[in-house]
Amino acid sequence: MAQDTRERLLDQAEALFAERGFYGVSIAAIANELGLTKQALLHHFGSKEKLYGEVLKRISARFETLRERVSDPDPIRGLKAYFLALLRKDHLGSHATTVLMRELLDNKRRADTAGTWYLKGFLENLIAQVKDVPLWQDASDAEILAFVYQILGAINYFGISQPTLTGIFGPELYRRLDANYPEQLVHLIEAGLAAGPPSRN
Amino acid sequence: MAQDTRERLLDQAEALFAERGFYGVSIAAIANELGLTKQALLHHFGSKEKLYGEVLKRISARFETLRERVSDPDPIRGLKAYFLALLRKDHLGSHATTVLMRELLDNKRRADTAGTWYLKGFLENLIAQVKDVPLWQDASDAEILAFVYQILGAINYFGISQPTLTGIFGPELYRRLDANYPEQLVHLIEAGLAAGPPSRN
DNA sequence: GGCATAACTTACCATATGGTAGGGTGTCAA
DNA sequence: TTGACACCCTACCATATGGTAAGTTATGCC
Repeated sequence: MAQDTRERLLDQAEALFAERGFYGVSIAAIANELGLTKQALLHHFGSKEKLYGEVLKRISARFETLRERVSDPDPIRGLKAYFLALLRKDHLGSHATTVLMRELLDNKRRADTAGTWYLKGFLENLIAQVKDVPLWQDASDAEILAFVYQILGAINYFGISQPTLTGIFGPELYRRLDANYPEQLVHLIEAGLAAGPPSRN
Repeated sequence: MAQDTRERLLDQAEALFAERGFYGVSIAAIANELGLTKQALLHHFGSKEKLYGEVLKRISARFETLRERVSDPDPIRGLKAYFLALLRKDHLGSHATTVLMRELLDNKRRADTAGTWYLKGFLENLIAQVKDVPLWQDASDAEILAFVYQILGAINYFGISQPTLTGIFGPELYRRLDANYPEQLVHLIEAGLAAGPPSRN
């Protein structure tokens, strides 16, 4: 039961941090959502910052399990599966993308204090996987990272834009867009991989 | 001079909203940066929300001037120039990307109140421009929007990741990455455009 | 000169916030 | 039975926040 409350607090914190950001949520709001007082939360996590840190740690752990689950001898198929899993947010939880995006925006200030880079292993793994693609074997790390980052951007930027896109173009177009996005993402990955690094031209 | 303070307040607000987000900045902090009290700011803008709204409005105005400045009879050249200008943040100011990214994350809640979609004209213009590319003439709006959004994601996600990327890979690799990114972005745009919409396969 | 108005200021306030201190209750091992 | 500890609560506090009220000073127009 104890472990249970802790986990439920983390779930709630993750959802609210995603929705409102670190400064937009009070620890009281998180605890109240479970019928607890903020002191219960402080008992479990010590401080708001530490709670936030644990939320990030839990997310990065999910990236690890994702990496283990999605593996393929064929690098191109592996990459596509990997990226698609990110897009669909399986294994990551529906709020992970948003929390990480906010962290990207905020960690400039927190950088000194936090020091931990939750995406490091994840990115290094992606780079290694691209290196296994024949056409990309001679590409520099910077080139590979740029390509990986382009795809990640295409995934995550879309992931946070649902409210805006429905607001602008209406729910119907968004529905079609959302339905087609995975296919079109694969399309772009294939085109990008097939084109090879710019240094080959 | 009056207009001057107003403008300087907007500049400062834009920078701080970008750095810390709406809830991370107090109006007092913004005003103090110019040696003023928060009441001076409230005098000019009425409320924090209104100030934020004016910051967004100013940014979206810069998108308009960008659209006018970067125009090309050849749609592909025009698109590349457009996207590159976004990447380099010319005409937009160095904090526009970040503010808009935060707005994407936050406007889910603010959507009801705000109601204005600052990126609408901008996105519609991009769609129209892609439609001028022969290979894409028969593509659906959803397909075109998806492609445009992929590129925008590749641009903006990278734009907010400098602290994280330098933290993970060191300043040297980031320097190379940053130097190569424009070229590689064009590379991806060309590959994506040349591949055509997925419906053609 | 008189006077409205812009451009600020100091005072003040209700509320929210993260965190401390200390108490109560249940569980479990010695 | 007793002591330790996990778990959670009420009470409290210093600080920060957005905003109101009312005053001051400068400017520019009649």
